[in-house]
Amino acid sequence: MRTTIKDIAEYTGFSVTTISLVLNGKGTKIPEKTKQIIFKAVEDLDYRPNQIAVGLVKKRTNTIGLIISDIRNVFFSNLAKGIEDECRRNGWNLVLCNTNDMHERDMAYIRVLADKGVDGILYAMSIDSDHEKAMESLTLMDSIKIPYIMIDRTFRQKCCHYVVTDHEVGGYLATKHLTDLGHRRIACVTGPLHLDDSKFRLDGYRRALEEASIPYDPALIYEGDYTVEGGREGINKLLSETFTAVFAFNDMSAYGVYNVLKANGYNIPDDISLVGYDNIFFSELLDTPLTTIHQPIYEVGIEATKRLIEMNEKKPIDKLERVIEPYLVVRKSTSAVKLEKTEANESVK
Amino acid sequence: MRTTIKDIAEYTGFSVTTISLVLNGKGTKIPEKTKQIIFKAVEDLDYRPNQIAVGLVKKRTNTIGLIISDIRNVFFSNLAKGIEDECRRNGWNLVLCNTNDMHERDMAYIRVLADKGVDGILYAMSIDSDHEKAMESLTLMDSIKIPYIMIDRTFRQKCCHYVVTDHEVGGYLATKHLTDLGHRRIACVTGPLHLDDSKFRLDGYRRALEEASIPYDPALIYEGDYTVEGGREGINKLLSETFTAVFAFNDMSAYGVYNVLKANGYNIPDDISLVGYDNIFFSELLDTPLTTIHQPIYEVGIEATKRLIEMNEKKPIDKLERVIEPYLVVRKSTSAVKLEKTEANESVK
DNA sequence: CTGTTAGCGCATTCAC
DNA sequence: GTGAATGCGCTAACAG
Repeated sequence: MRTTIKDIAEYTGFSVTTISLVLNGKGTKIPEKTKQIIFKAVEDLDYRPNQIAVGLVKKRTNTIGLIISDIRNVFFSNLAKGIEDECRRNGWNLVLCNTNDMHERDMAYIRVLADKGVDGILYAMSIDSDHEKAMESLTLMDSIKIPYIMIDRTFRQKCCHYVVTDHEVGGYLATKHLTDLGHRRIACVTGPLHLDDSKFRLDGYRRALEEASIPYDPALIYEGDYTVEGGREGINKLLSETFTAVFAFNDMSAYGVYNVLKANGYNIPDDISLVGYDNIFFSELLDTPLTTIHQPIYEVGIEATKRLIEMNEKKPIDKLERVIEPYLVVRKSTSAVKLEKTEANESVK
Repeated sequence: MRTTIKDIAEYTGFSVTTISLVLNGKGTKIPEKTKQIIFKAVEDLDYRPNQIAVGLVKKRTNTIGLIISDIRNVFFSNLAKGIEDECRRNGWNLVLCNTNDMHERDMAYIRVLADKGVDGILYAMSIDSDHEKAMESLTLMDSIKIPYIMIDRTFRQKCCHYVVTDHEVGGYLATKHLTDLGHRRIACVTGPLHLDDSKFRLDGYRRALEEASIPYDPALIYEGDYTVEGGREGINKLLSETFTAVFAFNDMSAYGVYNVLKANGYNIPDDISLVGYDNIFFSELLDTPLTTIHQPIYEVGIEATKRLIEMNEKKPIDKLERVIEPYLVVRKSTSAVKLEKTEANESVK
C-alpha cells in the first residue's frame, strides 16, 4: 500500500493537518524543528500526495486536455511536443485525444475531459466541422466551464480565445514569392475551404495576385484535403490547365504534387515551381528541398499552454487573440519563371 | 456548478445510494419505474459522474501513462496513435510524457504517473539508459506497483512484460535482402549499441552475413544515434571504406545517408544500395523510394494497450513476451550489385 | 503553533 | 427495494 499522509502523521506523532500545512508551504508559524521531523518522515516513508485526493478537494488537476485529429500528423505532433514541454516545465500533464477529424469524437472527448476534471483544453477542431458542428462543439465547451483555447484552427463566427498562425500572411508570402519570381499562372491545391485556415491562405493568395495585377482564375484552384493523396489528385486534375507554379496549402499535399510532377517527367523547379506550407522537417530532405512557409507550430503549443495555465492562476482573462507570424523558407523547389519556357527547358536537358 | 449525484438524488427524491446503484448497473432489485425516473433525471440535469471522485473511491482512473522520448519522432507518434485508439475503444485515456531521452525524466514521470493514479504505464526507456540507469527505472517501476509494459525497447537483464518487434529478424531480413542481391561489403549505421534493439539488429546482420559466408568487418560498422545527423556523420566516416550497400538501422539515419550519398554524386541504387528500418511514411515519398523494414509499431501500441487493460481486469498475469514480426518492404533504393562496378557506373552516365 | 471537524463526490457495506 | 453511515486521501476553516 502506498504511504498516505496519515501514515506520516502516525510516524511523526503530529496531526494530519500539520503535515499538510508544512508540505504545502503554509506552515509559516510552524517551528523549524517540526518541519525537519516531517520532511525526514516524508523522506523515510517515501511519501507523495495522492493527486486524485488532492484533485478532489482542490478542484485542480494540473492537467490539460489536447484534442487534435491525429498525432501521426507531423504538424500535430510538433504542436503536442510544444504543449507537453511547457506542461512539464510547470508540473502539469497532458491528456492526448485523437478525433480522426470526426466531430462526434470532438464532442465525446470534450465531455470526457470535463469528467476527468482537466483544468483546460487545447482544441484543434475536427476538419469536418461545418458551421453547425463548430457551433455545437463550442457551445458544449462553453457549457462545461473549463478554460479552453482554440489552436491552429479558428472559428471566427464565435468569440473565443485562440492562438494561431497568420494564415492570410502565410498564403500571401508564398504567393508573393512566386509572383516575385515572375510566375503569373499559379495553381493552388488548397485545404478544405470551410476551414478558416484554408480560407485565409486563399485570401493571402488573392492579395498577392492583386498586388501583381494578376487576375484570379478559379480554374487554377483545386480544393484538397491536406493529404498526400489529395495533393496527387489535385495536381492530376490541374494538369489540364497551364501554369508555371503550384502553391500547395500544406507540405503533405505538396509531397503528392511533387511525386506526380516528377513521375510525369516535369522538372522541379525548372518546369514548375512548387511551394508548400508547414515546413515539416521532411521537406528539406527531399531531393529537391521544398520551399515552404514555416509555421511556428511548436511555439503555438508553448504559447497556448502558457496562457491556459495563466487562466488557472489569475482571474482576469481578457480575450486572447494571439497570432504568430509565419515566414517563408526558400529552398530549391522554386525558381524564376523561364521567359521562353519550352526553349529554356530544352537547353537544360 | 456541475450537477452531482446529490442533485439528482434531491431531484428524484431517492437517496444517493439508489442513484449510484442503478447508474452502475447494480440495481438488480430496483423496480423499472424507479430506474426510469432516475435515468430521466440524469438526462434532464445532464449528470455525469465526476471521475476524480470515482477514481478516489474505486482506485481506478482508466488512464494509461505513456513514456517515450519525443512524440515528434514519427515512430513514436505511430505508436502513440495505436495506443490512444485502443484506449478510446475501451473508454480509457492517455497521458503523454516526453522524456527527450533523459533518464532523470523517465524517473520523474514514473513518479508523477503513480501520483496521478494511472492504471498502467507503457514505457519506452530513454536512449541514454545504460545498465545501471535501466535497472534504476525498472526498480522504481516495480516499487510503485502499477502494471507496466515495456514497448519497443527491452532490457533483458531484468524480467518484465514487453511488446516489441523482432529486431534480430528485422536486421536479418534487411541484410539478407542485400546479400541476396549479391552485396558482400555492407556498411552499417547502427543505433546506440547499448540498446537491445540496436544490438539485436546487429545480431541479425551478422547472422545474414554468416549465412552468406561473408566475414564480419568491424570497419564497416558505425555506431550512430538514430538521427538524420547521425546518418550523415556515419556515412561520411564510412566513405573511406569500400562497400556497395548501406544498412541504416532506422529510416531517419537512412535519410542522412541518402542525402550525403546523393550530394557526393553517388547514384542510389546503382552505385550504392541503401536499406533503412522503420518504414516511416516519408520513405516512399523520396525520389528514390527507400527499401526498408516495416515495423508494425501501430500494432505494437494496440497490443500493448490491450494487454495493459487486461491486466487491470483479471488477476492472472503471466509473463508477457509478445514479439511482433517485422517485414521487408522493397522499393527502389536497392538493386543487384554491379559485377564490374566502375565500368557499369560509367555506362550508366 | 497545532489538532479537531468538515467536507470534496462518489461507491459500498449494512441495516431497515 | 432503499437509505444512512462510512471512508477513499487530502485540504481548509476554525478552534484552542
